[in-house]
Amino acid sequence: MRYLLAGLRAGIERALRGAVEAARPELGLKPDTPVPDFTVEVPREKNHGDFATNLALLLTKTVRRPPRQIADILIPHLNREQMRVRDVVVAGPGFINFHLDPDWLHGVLPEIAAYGQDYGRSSIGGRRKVQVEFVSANPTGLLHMGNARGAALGDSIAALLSFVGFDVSREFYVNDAGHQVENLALSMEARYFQALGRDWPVPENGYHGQDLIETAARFLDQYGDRYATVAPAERRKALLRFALEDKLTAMRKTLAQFGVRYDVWFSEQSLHDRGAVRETLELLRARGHLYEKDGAWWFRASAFGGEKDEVLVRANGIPTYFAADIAYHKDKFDRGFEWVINVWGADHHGHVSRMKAALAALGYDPDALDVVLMQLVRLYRGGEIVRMSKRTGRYVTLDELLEEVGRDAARYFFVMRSADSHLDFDLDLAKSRTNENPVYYIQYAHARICSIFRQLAESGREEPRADTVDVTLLQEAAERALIRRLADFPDEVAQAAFDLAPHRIAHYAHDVAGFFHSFYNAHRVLGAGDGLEKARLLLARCTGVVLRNALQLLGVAAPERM
RNA sequence: GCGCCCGUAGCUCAGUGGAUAGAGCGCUGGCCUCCGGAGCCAGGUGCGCAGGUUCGACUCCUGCCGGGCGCACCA
Repeated sequence: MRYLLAGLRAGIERALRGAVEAARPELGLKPDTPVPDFTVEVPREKNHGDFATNLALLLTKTVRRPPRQIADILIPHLNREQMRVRDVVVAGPGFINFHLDPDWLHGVLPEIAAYGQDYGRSSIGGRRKVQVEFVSANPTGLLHMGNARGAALGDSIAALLSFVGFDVSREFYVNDAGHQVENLALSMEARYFQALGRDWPVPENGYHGQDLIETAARFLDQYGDRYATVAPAERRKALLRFALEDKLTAMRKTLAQFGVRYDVWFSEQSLHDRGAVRETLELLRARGHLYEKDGAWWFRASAFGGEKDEVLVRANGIPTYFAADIAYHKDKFDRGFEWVINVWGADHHGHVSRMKAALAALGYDPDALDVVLMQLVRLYRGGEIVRMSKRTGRYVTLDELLEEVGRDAARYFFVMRSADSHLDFDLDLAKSRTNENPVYYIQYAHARICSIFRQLAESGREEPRADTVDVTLLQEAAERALIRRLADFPDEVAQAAFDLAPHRIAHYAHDVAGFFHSFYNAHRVLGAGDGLEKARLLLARCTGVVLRNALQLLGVAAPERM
């Protein structure tokens, strides 16, 4: 499918290529000289037309003439049939500006109405398999703000990629192996004995969160004191098994409330169990990328762009987390994913180059892995930073956040900034039901639109079918501005998807809501007069569709009333 | 010390190498006998500093300054 705006741009691109070919002799361009990689973009300044190209500017290098002269040569060679433009002018340093026939906007609303909830969807992704791995929090506590931001970002990125035609899988990597689960077992053991009235402190480097006390209490409910007297190894194993299940269940539930569902929960332990870690190590060794030093096995990451070499097998024979992670990423590609995306906290950025190095060493394309690094979240309440400490177990959990501000505000706030920008999350703002709150501003626009149609129905009238509407009646500046912005949606989606940047959609939705509010405030819909009323109803309907589709990508509801 | 990210309006932030850098909040003043005032309209100050590449730099490169985060046989 190709949307109106994209079609117009493509036509101009084609006409420009044709013009260069036709003008080669005049320009003195040899037949084998390639056409430069020009852009056809929407100028910021309205006076500069609907599209502008830098083609003439780029041709100066090979043609060696002033750009405006080149533009003057090209323009007569443009095939007007291909472009549907009314006017083409040279401007500024040598831009070629295209002014479309303003009637092109008439096609936008019928198009949106026809696609409905699929408006903005495309097949650019070509069903290629993409995996988005996000959150992957340690199952040793509750989800915190960093996890929450990762969840919102990862889920929206996945939604965007799916919307543009990728075959997307959402995955959660469960770190159920290694040191930390041993710590979890020991911490659980302490809480278990404490619940039984014994003085048994949680280890210094254990998990001190309140939630483990509750987990231990549930364990006690189920098994009583029978594990108090068995061998420590057996006790810890049972406690660990229970705790992992308990934590994962809680995370699953919290994430579901946050609107996030996974296709795959992938166990790290399973990689060890089925020998995948060992196999990966063998493969690296066979390829000559490992060496032994001080009794440990090292990966020559520095030979593949890593910052330094890394230990994969400790002197005690136990593989490191990194070794398992290499096996995990190898497994991802072996499962057929062509594009693998990880959402990580910025504190893991050092991990990126060595992970890519490992992939290269194994013969995979490191560029097929993209890591979205997200910066920290700072919570503000009453203008003050909310201090948190994971070590002491005092931190605001995602459950508490959902309780306090609700899902919509939380989802929106986490994606409204670009991932690599620190996020100041103002709890008071997120809770406020005022115009200060951007998510309400957008939702309000949607609710308003729904209200119009409720009133229409109450007056016993039907919503007009798109093909019975005379859209040419929409000539007001506010109407045209809104329609123009609605036409951008497919492009915005594609851009946001390929940039892995859901914040673009957040801004876009806010923008659309703004255009709608302006329109609504300046003009009546109901009672505007027969033909005009129908046209404005269609405009309102289409705005609602775009807002809903955009919010859907962000995991934010589009309420019919508020 | 080395590496990565960030320095844009009073605050929080947008801005695929393009023409006159935007939005929200805050502040001031206006706007419905009418579809939801959780709305609309108007008002102004800014790309950390210095070089370089380019026809053109907030954007790319180098060096400083300032902030965050990494640099374990932790994960």
